[in-house]
Amino acid sequence: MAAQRTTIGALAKTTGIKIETIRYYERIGLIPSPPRSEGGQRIYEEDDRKRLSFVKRCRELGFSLDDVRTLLDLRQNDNRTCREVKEKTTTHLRTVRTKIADLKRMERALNTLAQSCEGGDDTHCPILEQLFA
Amino acid sequence: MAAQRTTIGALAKTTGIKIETIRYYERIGLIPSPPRSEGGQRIYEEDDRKRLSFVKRCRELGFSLDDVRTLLDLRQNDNRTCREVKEKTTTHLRTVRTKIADLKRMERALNTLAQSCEGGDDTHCPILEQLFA
DNA sequence: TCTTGAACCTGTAGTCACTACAGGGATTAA
DNA sequence: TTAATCCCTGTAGTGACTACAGGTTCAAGA
Ligand SMILES: [Zn+2]
Ligand SMILES: [Zn+2]
Ligand SMILES: [Zn+2]
Ligand SMILES: [Zn+2]
Repeated sequence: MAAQRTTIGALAKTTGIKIETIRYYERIGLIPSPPRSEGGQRIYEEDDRKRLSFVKRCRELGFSLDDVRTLLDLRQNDNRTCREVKEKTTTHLRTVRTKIADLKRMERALNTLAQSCEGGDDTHCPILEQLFA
Repeated sequence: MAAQRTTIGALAKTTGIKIETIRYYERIGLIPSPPRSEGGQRIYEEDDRKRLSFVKRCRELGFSLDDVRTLLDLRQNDNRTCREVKEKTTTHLRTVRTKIADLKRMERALNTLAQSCEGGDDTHCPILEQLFA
């Protein structure tokens, strides 16, 4: 009996990335096309799992797929500098902070609106009134 | 000389919503199709401007267009209750707070990563190392 | 009145990061 | 052998716009 082949389903299970998403990543060139079985099914290696996990971690940090592509390139490139990686990280950090600030502004406004309203059976609502001002 | 007609361009200017977006809102039925000039150009009324401003305020608070549609319906409906409006608002507030929490988690992780890296000319980077772990 | 140029029109396609089919083929365990 | 489960490709849908291309209308100046 031959050693178990790593199919796309197995890879999906161990990385937590859905099958469709893995195929999507392949289609856009984020991960390489793996070799196929005689029947045409994808067969993966340990390296693929590592690469995909890297992508997942980046995505969990909110990096765009374009960012991830760059980070993968930097990882591959032995001539890269620490500076480039750090720059990418801090740039993204700024983006995240901007988003937080935007959402906090929304939160404050929504909170004020919600508190202005009793929420009863009344047909007059100060929330709508303020939004329609 | 006749009174100035409110064209889509004028409406865009006073509401701060782009022409393409106004047409898009019309296409998806968020705002009504206005009457046209003989040549086929859209002519708006003050009510349209108010409705569009309402939409804009809702969008600035992060409501989805589907939420906005519901809010517009509630605004129109004289039988609505305060409760329905408040519920929509607090539900959305929860969504916003969840997003903030997610982004804060990212922010913390990114900050830790960034601080682990000196950012020099080195070709070894702890950021990549941790992401690739 | 004519002409110019800005503003407007429709329809389509692109963006991002997936997700969800439909309609088939491959693999594996009983 | 057969059934169940996996896998394949290709296409289209999501949300909320945005960007054209290729044409028409309008208003103001000469
Ligand atoms: Zn570094
Ligand atoms: Zn980024
Ligand atoms: Zn209310
Ligand atoms: Zn909402």
